Amino acid sequence: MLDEPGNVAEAATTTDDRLDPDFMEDYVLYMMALASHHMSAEFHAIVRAEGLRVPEWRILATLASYEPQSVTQLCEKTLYDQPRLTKTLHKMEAADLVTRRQQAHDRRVVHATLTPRGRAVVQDLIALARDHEIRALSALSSAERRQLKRLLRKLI
Amino acid sequence: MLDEPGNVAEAATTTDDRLDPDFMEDYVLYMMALASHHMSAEFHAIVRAEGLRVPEWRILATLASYEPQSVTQLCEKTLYDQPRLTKTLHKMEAADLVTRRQQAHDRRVVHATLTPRGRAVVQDLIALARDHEIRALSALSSAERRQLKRLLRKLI
DNA sequence: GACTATTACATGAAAAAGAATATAATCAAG
DNA sequence: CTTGATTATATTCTTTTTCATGTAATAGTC
Repeated sequence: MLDEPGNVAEAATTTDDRLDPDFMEDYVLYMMALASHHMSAEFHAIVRAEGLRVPEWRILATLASYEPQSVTQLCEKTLYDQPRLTKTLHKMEAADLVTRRQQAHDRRVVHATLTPRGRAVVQDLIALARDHEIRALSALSSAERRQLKRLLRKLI
Repeated sequence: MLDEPGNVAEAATTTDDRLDPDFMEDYVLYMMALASHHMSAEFHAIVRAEGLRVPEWRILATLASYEPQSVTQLCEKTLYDQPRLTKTLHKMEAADLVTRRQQAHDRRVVHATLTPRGRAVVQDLIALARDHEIRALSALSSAERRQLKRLLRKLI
């Protein structure tokens, strides 16, 4: 595709004909995504340095707070869809991070719990997450941090 | 994997041994991701109803504000990595949404611009995005909306 | 209690994303 | 200019994700 002679710009004929120059600057969904991404990206590097993928970390962290959880419940908390959860949990079981147990009272349901190894891993990461959170929010005063949490809760 | 008789929970022996019950409730990165997801999910449904994928919408919206952009610049704005941008732009060119032009002053660089069709599509979607944003933020007062934007800008 | 509907999870094929690397153009130094 | 380093984009190969569908268990209805 690089050899398209007809498609080479000949000169800087660019007049500023941007369609909607202000849209992105002020679009809250984009600002949220940006802020969320910037804060998360740093921590995700830490997660991968620990040998986990991000979805695995999210599942572990969710279990640390809400264990035990069915696949469906984990979908709701982690925001991942069901096939993805099922497959990731299978891999995590193989990696000795979680245990899956079919429930006797309703045998369609499978609960996931942390293994000892899963617990150890997530406990480490939660400590790192708390450290990182403090750094990530250091641009804000403590009043602003409270404000931010309050606003986010209202939006959820 | 369903037929694992040794792995069926016999009774509700669950004592509450959650590892860190409060972590998720108060972890700002998770709250941001949740809020961002909840707000975006509704709009992403609109995007797909228009026949676009979310990354395509983000690229179009970015071009609407910052056109023309090189691949590298689009990576920075959209938060996607370079191979992904390259591939998505190729598909979008095939779909007559953008034009790619190698730059004469530096032939390594490829600029993307909106086609007339791309402009029409993104213009529609920006209108829908603005409508949706108003609804998505309706839980907040206008003072709170300003606060939120201010805080997000500080975090970016 | 058989019959249909619904729920919960699993799976398979196709598409997309990610990591590593390749190519091509420019730059910088001598 | 020629060589080596750097930059911008493309491509390849592998892994993940997605979409649609399958299967098994339970719930509801007549």
